Amino acid sequence: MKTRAADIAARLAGVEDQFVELWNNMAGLWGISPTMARIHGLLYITGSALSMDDIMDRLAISRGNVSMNLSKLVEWGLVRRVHRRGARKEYFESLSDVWEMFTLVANQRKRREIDLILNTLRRCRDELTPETLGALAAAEPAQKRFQRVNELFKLLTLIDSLAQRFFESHRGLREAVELLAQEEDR
Amino acid sequence: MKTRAADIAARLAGVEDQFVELWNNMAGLWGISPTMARIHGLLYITGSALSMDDIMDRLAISRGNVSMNLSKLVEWGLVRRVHRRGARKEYFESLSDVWEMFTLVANQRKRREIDLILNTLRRCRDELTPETLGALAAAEPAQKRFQRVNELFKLLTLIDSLAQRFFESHRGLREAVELLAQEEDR
DNA sequence: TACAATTTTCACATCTTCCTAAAAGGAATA
DNA sequence: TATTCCTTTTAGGAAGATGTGAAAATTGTA
Repeated sequence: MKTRAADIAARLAGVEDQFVELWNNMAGLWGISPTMARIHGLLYITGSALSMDDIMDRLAISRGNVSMNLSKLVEWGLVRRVHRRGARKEYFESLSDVWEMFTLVANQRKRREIDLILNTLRRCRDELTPETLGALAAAEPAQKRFQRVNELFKLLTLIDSLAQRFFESHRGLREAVELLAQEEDR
Repeated sequence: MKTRAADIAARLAGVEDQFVELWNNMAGLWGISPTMARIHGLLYITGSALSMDDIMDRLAISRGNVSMNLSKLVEWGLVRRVHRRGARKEYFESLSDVWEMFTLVANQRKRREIDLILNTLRRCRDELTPETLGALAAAEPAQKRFQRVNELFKLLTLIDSLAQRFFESHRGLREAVELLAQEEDR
């Protein structure tokens, strides 16, 4: 009986490792560093509040590294600090709602990346208008460039405004997905 | 008059540089290398077919590097080779439709990343079922892990099937965006 | 076929990013 | 306030990703 319990524990650990490895590979997709992803993966899959030491041991990562990445995770809102009464150590716990996690990550990327892009595009576009460029804005090369920048700008603006609406909260995401899924059925 | 024309050319070059720099920064978002992105940026914004030498000169990148990255761009379908009659050199030209570009990139990422993820998740899930784990699968730790993996699996499966539908062609993307935009108006 | 023009490949160099270990900093207890 | 426990910061180093240049391969031309 004892061996069976130990066996189970080992198997669970195995699954957890696979999962952490998976998160590790997804890091690029989420736009976060692999270690940050692994830590979050561990917290998500175990579903419990872990201390820095727990994480260090489990993932073989140095203290400093764990500390830095946990701060970022907290900053992003994917993980929150948990204080246990009677204990000095801090513990950390992942969000459990996958929709919410998804929304948070999407929003971070939007703010950090999309908004910058839109500003630059706007600037590029303005430098190609007749006001800035004078009569020669009508010449073919300037026209073509203006069009291309503008196309992109329109697409990203559209996507951005949708994101604003649907990533505001994780309910928004749910709605959007359901809407599209419905459409698919038709 | 001559100076004005030169001035215009310089300004256009300036805008192009900004744009290339922007693309460079977007590389992470697209999941491609910065140089690959810059090359594509240049091809997109100029809207003309350029030779390897043109690109080398303009972006100050070595021949080998340009060659490798152009191959990838062609492989991805973002750029196509153009043969000019009477010239031995190959020229390269970017897709011009932003929707199509977007769709291509999204599909690449999906195939290269999402599909792998789904497989791993499926495997993890199967290792947590009563069939594999025996009676102890009912115990709290196994249950919790199963649930978490399963939540994720469901979400990603849903997103994946939508992607399949809507990223099949760039028309699909248009439809989806229009659908969501409509909804927004209500 | 030989030659010239062009592209691709690849070993090596460079750069960036990430990680570690150790020291400094901060908070709870006595 | 001193001590202990824990976390954060940081300087430097390792690992991985990217870029280079020149040789090899390929393609077109005479």
